[in-house]
Amino acid sequence: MSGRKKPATDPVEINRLIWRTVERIPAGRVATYGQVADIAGLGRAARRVGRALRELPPGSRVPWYRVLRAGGVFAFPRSSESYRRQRRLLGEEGVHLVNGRVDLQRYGWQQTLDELLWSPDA
DNA sequence: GTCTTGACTAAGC
DNA sequence: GGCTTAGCCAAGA
Repeated sequence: MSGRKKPATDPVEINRLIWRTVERIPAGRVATYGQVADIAGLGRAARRVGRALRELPPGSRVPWYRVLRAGGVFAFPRSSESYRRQRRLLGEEGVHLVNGRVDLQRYGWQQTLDELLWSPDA
C-alpha cells in the first residue's frame, strides 16, 4: 500500500471541510474568513475559504452570509446584490449593522470566550 | 513553469 | 475615514 498520507489535498474535501465549518456557525453569530480557515485547520488560507464559498452551489444550506471579512466588514461592495441579501439574512437572525459593519465583539463567533465575556445581565 | 487574480489580513500613510 | 503595500495561499490562463 502506498503509505502516502495527504492532509485533505483534494479540493472537494477542502470545500466540504470549509462548508462544514461554516455550518457550525450558530444563528445570530458571524465569523471571519480567517477564523473559518483556522477552525477548519487551513491556517491562514482565508482566501481558500472565500473561493470555497464562491463555488458554493445555490440552494445550499450553508450559511455563507455568516462569514465576514476581518473587522466585521462585508466581503461585497455595498451596492451589490449579495451585500443586501447578506445584510437581510443576518438581520433576520438579529444581527444588525453599526456604521456599515458588524460588531464582532458581540456577534462574533466565540465558542467559549463569548459566554464568559457576554453576561446575560448586560 | 511563470504570471495574474481573488468572497483575505494586517500594517502604514 | 479611505487608499496602498506587503504577505499569504490556491486556482486558472
